Amino acid sequence: MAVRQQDVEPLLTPAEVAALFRVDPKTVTRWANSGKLTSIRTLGGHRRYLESEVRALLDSIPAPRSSVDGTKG
Amino acid sequence: MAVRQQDVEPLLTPAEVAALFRVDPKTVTRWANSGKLTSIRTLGGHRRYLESEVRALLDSIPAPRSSVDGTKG
DNA sequence: TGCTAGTAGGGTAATTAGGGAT
DNA sequence: CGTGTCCTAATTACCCTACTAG
Repeated sequence: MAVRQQDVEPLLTPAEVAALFRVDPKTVTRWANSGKLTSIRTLGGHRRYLESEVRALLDSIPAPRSSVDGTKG
Repeated sequence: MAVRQQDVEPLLTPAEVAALFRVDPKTVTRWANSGKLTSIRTLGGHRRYLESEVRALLDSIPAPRSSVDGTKG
């Protein structure tokens, strides 16, 4: 095997992204169609998403206040 | 004269192409059978793919601009 | 030659795309 | 407006076995 996997961009399937956001894969597709999410298409037309992109969006999660924090719901 | 390695077309194995597209090697084989991908066969019947061809297809990846970005097309 | 990993080939279930109505 | 769900067609993933690659 011609080892060469360094420049490979980690990709995620619609189902994986949907699981990360706790939404339906269809919703992820909508995000891609809206240009809100970068999507790569397979030769068959299926979409693949950049893990780095998704991770970055998930990083937008606000700081988890668990204790000392008068901010009650 | 020895064979000049630089004149050789870089080839990728089904597994490598599959990893680049985040699909199964069998799917890549389907693409080759469908004529969607240029495939070279080894003397044993195994397929090899042109790195340039695959790279070109992956080049379709747009830059994931999430926010502040003046380079708007 | 013997060995391990990858690949080819066929068949079937699961996932995905696209549109529509809520 | 955004999301989840239904339906149909297409694409993809996984199963197995035999052969190739190194």
